[in-house]
Amino acid sequence: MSDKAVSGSPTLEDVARAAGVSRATVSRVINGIRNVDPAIQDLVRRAVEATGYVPNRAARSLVTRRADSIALVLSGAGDDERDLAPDEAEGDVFTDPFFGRIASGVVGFLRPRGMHPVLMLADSADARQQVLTHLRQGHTDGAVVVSTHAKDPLPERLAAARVPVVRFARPPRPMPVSYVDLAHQDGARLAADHLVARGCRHVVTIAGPLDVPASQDRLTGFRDAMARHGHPYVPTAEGNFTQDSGERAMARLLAQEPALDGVFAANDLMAAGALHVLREQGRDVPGQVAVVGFDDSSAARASRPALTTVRQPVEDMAGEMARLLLDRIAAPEGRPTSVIFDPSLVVRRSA
Amino acid sequence: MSDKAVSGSPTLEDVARAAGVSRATVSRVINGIRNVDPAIQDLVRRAVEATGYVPNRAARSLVTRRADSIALVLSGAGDDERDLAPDEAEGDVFTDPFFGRIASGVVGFLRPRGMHPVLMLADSADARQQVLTHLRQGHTDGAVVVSTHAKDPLPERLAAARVPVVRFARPPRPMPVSYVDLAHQDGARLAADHLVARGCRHVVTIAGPLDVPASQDRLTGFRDAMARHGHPYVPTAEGNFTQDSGERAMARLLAQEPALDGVFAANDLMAAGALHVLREQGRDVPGQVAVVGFDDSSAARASRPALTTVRQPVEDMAGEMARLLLDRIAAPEGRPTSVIFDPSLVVRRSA
DNA sequence: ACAGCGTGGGAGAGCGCTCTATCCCTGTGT
DNA sequence: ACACAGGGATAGAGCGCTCTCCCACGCTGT
Repeated sequence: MSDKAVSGSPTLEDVARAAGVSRATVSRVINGIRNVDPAIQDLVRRAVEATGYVPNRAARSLVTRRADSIALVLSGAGDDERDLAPDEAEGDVFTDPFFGRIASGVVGFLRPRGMHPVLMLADSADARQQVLTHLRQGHTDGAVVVSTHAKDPLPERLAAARVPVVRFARPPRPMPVSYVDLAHQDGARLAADHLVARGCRHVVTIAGPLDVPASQDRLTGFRDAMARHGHPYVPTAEGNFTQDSGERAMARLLAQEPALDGVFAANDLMAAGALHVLREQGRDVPGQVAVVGFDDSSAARASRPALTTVRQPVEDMAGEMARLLLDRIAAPEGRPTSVIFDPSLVVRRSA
Repeated sequence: MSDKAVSGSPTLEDVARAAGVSRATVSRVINGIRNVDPAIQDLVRRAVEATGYVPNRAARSLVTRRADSIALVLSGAGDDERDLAPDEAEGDVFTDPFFGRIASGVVGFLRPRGMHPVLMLADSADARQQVLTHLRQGHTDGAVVVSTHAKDPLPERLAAARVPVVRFARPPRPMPVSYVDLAHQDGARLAADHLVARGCRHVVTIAGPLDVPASQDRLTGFRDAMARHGHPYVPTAEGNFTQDSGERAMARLLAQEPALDGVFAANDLMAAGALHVLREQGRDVPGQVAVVGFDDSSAARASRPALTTVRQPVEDMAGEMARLLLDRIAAPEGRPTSVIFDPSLVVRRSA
């Protein structure tokens, strides 16, 4: 304990001195590489213990040129760039149950590997520029990007800056970037099959915003499946994935098709809104009307009756994003990859 | 453009050469300090532009001994350390709407300052150790900690390791650490006053887990206020902040006090559960029973009828946490501070 | 005219780590 | 006995940046 301890924590040098070996040897032991005499390994480990040594990340990053951490970027048009009611502003992105599941999946994958994501929000031109700068500064080695809106320029810019990127969901325009996605059309088909099997004859659907590829896929998948079942026309109303928009869409559809007995909503939030309107109108669910949602989010369990829904394994998908990103960082010149997950039907009370 | 561009991005040296000045001068311009001739500032800025220079964070951190980023730590007993149903496991922390609001507040404060939080989950002994190590490695300059469970050892350990910390909520045991909190008792009083003013005579309450200080405060605050209104006894059932537990508690209270006409739940999720049970039992809300929640989370707007609730300004509180932390990092030897926020009543349909 | 001073700029020493080149030392083959 | 191989350890050169001196220059005051 006669060390100088001038200021701050012990360095590699201190450990080396304590163990009576060189810096390089300590470094090797710590990084667990190359042949080091087991006896000396022990010696070093004891010295690390004794000095309370903790490696300095900045110093390591400086020479390895790796940050050993990645960014989780939530991107999309910002409040100022969309036409939103003021009360939908700000917290929106984070309040969406979707975000929690993404975060959970990413963290779940990263944590066993001793990594933690840096959380970035890119909801304005300024913010996007900032994210770009940050990434280029090497604070993180790459980014997992979730774009909430269709024509978000960030992923392309990042790719152009040669920052390793993995997207959630297929890009609206083809571009050389890795992504994970769901077989949305298959999911919609599961919903259609279930409704038809239950005997529904007048089925309607609440679609998501049609500039989002996933919404498109769910809608066409549903229509195609219904057509195969002999129902070529499906009354449709468009929402924007919020509960309110689901309520409005449901009201419109009820006016248009009073005899409806089945509803497929492109996400659970809109389905929950539909549930409320149906109850207010005195329609029993599932007695008179069957309702199927999409996502299997927390809203599906929370609503009454609990929602039958198409499960999207968001956590797994997010974990896979992280995995793909790490692969890409390890081998930056590989081809972009995509992984498509299969949806499944979760049957609860509503249908 | 006749630079070597050997590998990687341009360095300060490159910019200096391009501008015909020294490294030190470029550094001064970039960090905007000291008196540099405006003409030369321009020269340098042009050179930065031309070379596409981006500062290297690792190098900077190495010498400044600052990471210029902070951690957002979600801590608490993990799935393996509590007695939870398996289906409550894993995503739990992130799925809680609370988390989104915290993240939103922290990011909202940090972003204008060019910072981004590192997201860490500490839900097991291992994970806590990892978080500790990470923080000590200097990857972040401090941590904002949200402990979801009462006797979480992490904040104390961090403080012991001399890592700057700001907590969400008053610590269960007194300890020298900064925190932000809500005047829970005042909030509960708002709820009591409102219910009594509406004419409720048989009021019950669904409490949160009683080992959490906030739950205690809300319960005692509510009881005290009711006592002042001449209702010394308030039937109480304990839940654990989940919707399911709220349903179970409501069922118990209905059995115990069939004539009840007012319910105060310690959070919105449990209030939403209560709403479901009340409807199933044929009680009209707000006609026969008034229900007040707590938090003003997204669940309060989403439920039907929409919940009257005690608003907790979580985003503001989270932003304040970040502010306190940054202050503390700038002046590590200051005294711990605490900031208590005032709740407010948001009246909607349920009461 | 000269000391004194303030201001703008440069030189150079590190920050703590990794990694290549190098050396030493022991064991083997002839 | 000696060359040689090869594993095990070290020395030392940076990685890109900040920051403390220190110098040069022009202005003021006497």
